[in-house]
Amino acid sequence: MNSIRTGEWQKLAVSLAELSLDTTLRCGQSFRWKKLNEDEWTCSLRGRVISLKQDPKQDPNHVLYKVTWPSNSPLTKLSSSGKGVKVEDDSTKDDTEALLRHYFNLEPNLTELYERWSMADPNFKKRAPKFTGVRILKQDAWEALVGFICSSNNNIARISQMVNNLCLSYGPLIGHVHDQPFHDFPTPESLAGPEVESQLRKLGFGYRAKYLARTAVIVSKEKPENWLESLSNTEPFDETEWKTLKPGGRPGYRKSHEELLALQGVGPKVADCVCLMGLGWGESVPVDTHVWQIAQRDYKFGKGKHKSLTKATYDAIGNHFRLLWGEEAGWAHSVLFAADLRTFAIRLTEKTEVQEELQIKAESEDGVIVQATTVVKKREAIREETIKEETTDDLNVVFSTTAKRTRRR
DNA sequence: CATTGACCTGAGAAG
DNA sequence: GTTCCCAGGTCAATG
Repeated sequence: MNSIRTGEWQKLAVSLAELSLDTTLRCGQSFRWKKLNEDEWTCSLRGRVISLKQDPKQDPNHVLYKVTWPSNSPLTKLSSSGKGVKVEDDSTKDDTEALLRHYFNLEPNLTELYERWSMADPNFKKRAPKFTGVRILKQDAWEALVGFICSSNNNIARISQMVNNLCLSYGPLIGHVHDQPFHDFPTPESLAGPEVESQLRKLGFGYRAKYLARTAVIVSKEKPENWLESLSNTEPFDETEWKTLKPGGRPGYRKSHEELLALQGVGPKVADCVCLMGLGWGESVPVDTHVWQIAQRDYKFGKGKHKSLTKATYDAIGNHFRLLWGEEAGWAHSVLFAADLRTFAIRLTEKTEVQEELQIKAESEDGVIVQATTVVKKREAIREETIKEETTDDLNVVFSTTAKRTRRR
């Protein structure tokens, strides 16, 4: 049955500092990559299945990739109409390397960007070292749109589950890798049918079923052909322009953001996610609960005019970060976002477990505080570990934030 | 404009 | 074993 063609492992020259697969693929940008065989990241991309490996100890300067084509694929090269990307070796008949360079957005020099952000922002400098190699992906805009519509009031694990169900039900099968079926991502047209909403509800999408169904109709039937893609940033990456950026971002970004808001289930945060990770607008800064917490904890938001996360506060936060970090503010933002994820909390605690336990034990002697606050205290301890050099003012912000959380319980 | 409550669901913590 | 809470927000109705 297995007549699919599978290639051998090939090398993609990119260092660990420029791309960390583990961090980039687990930080909630894309919801489809699966970790199989312990260390293989696998996902379908443009009609093929791609597997990736990265071994920091063995070879920190390459990512290994392997392609699995469906059996009926003509494997015609698109390179004749491509834009001058030449592959030197025998893989000229395969555009996968070019696809990977595009998907992982490898042109910007991430090491230089980290240095620049660290120079401009002490807080970034403090938190970034444990989260190097976080890149903003250039995903398919439609996939990003669907994924982030699913993200509202939801968690990454369930979003991944929902997107997976979506592909299984509506995306064409490409083939199996490690006994797992891989389907392409469904097109807007395939989600525009009249039964889609009820089907999606059965698949566990909840109230987002209607958002997706209606958005699919709008994109596939009411908007002109290629409307979504036309919102993409086409300017070449230019690292010298970072200081000339207006606080609100470029006109093209603002227009794209505004147009996306007209869709169902798309508010400012989802629109920014699509702008950043699907349309290539690097200055886009999605402000979610994590970023809002970060803005309060480390950048003095949360009081005065910006006490709550209103639309005005949302814009002010984005403007602040664009001013601070420049044209790729969204890239820097995602580094701090990753550092805030529970998924990666272990990185912040590895050398401090004993201290944490002592601290918790001391707290429990109060008697009244009980277990309900134990988790909070532990998380607080995690935070403190990485910010011990911070000013007292900032530490006070941490404590007050924590206190609020405790009261809510 | 800012505030408020409803909205699906399933994994994990709490009791 | 059950109950409860929460997670990358958005929308619609009110001050």
